[in-house]
Amino acid sequence: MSIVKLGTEIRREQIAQAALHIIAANGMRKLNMAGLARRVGMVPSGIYRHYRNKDELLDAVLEFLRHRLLGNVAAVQAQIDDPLEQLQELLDLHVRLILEHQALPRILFSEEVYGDHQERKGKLRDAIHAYLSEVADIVRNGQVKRQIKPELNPDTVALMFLGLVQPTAILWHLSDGEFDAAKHVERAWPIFREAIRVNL
Amino acid sequence: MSIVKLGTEIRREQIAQAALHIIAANGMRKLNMAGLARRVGMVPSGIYRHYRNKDELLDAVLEFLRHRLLGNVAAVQAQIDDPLEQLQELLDLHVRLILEHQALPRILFSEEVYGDHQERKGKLRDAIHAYLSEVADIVRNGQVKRQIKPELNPDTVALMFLGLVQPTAILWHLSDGEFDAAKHVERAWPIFREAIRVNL
DNA sequence: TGTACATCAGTGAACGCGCGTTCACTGATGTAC
DNA sequence: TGTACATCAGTGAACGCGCGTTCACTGATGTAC
Repeated sequence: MSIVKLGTEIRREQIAQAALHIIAANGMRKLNMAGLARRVGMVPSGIYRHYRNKDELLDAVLEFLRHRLLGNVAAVQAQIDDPLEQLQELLDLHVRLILEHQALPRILFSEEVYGDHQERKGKLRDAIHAYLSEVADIVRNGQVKRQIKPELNPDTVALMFLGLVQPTAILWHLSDGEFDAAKHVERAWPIFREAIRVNL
Repeated sequence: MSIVKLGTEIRREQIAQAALHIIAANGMRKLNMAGLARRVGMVPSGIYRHYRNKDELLDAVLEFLRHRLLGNVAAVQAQIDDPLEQLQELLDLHVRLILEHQALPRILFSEEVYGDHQERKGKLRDAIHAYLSEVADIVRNGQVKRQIKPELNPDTVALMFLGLVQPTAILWHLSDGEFDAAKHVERAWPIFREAIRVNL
C-alpha cells in the first residue's frame, strides 16, 4: 500500500477538524489518539509529527471554537445596525453553531479540557469573558440608542443572553437531539427582548 | 493497626458523600476508587463490599443530587404560596445548592457520568425534565392566579428560569469561585420577574 | 531531462502509567448455646 | 457470664485494559546539480 504524505499545515488542519468531529459525534471521552489517527488515515504515532502531544491538539481545537464564537459577534456587528436585531441574529448564529458543531457544549462542559491544565482553563474562561464582553457592548450601544432600558446592567443582560441558549444546549445534548433547541430559543427570544427593551 | 469495621448502610452513605466531596473539590476526573477508598479510610478493594462497581456508585451519587434538586421544589411549594415568590426562593436555593455542592454542575456537565452508559444518561435527562416540569407547574399556577402573563409558554419560561442560573454556574466554576454567582442572580432575577409578570 | 541527496511525513513495535476490578485471605463482631 | 462459631467488612497482591507517548526505521517528495 502506498503511503500518502501531506504537508504539515494541511495535516494540522485535518487533524483538528477530525478531532472536532469525533467530539461532536461521541464526546470528549472518545477522543483518543488511535481513533483520531484512524480518521485521518494514519497510525497513532503519526499525529506526533504535527502536534507535540494531545494537549497541543486540544489547544488548537479550543482556539478554533473561540475563533468561531467571536467570529459570530463580529459578523453580526458588521452586517446589522440595530442592536436588538444584532442580538437576535447572534442568538440564531449561536444555536446554529451548536447544532452544527455539537462539539461546542461538549467541550465547554468537559473537565477533560481543562482537567488539570490550569492554563487552558484560563484560556477557556477568557474566551467566554471575551464573548460576554462583546455582547455587553451591544447592550450598551442599545442603551445609547435608547432601545434598551438604561437602568439594566449590561453584564447581567449579557449573561442572561447566554442563559437563553445554554440550558437548551444541554437538554438537546442529553436528549440526543430530540429536544427542539431552535424552537425553544425562538419562543424565549421575544420574552427576553421585551424584558430589556424600553417600553414604547 | 486495628481495623475499623462498619455496617454496609453506613459505609454506602459515607462513600457516596466522600465521592461528592471529591467531585466538588477536584472534579469527576479525580474521582477514582483509590482516592475514594483513602478518603473513607480503607483499601480500594474494600469499596467493592458496598458497591458492586463504580457504575453503581455513580448511580447513587446521581440519585442523591436528583433528590436534592426535587427536594428544593417541594420545600418551596410547601412553605410559600405566591408563585413568583416561590420562583425567587427556588432560584436562591438552587444557587446555594451549587455553591455548597460544586459537584452539581460538575456532574451535570460531565460525560464521565453518562459517557457510554445510555441508561444513566436517560436518568439524568429525566431528572432535569422532572425539575423543569415542576417549575412549569409553578408558572401555570402563577398564570391561573393572574400574576404571570397568560400568553407565555410555561415550559419556555421554566427553561429560561434554568438559564438564569446555569451560565452563572459555569462561569463561577471556570473562575474558581471568583465570579460572584449570587450577585449576578440577584440582579438577573428582577429582570426576569418583570418579563413574566402581568403588567400592573 | 535525469540523477543524487536531504528532508521529513508516516510506520510499527514497545513502554509505562492510571485505574477498575478480582480473589483468596484475615480477623473483628454479633449471636447461639 | 463465658465460649464456639458463622458472618462478612476490610486486606493486599495481582491482572488486564485503554491510552498517550517514544524511538529507530522507511520511503515518498522536492530540490540542487
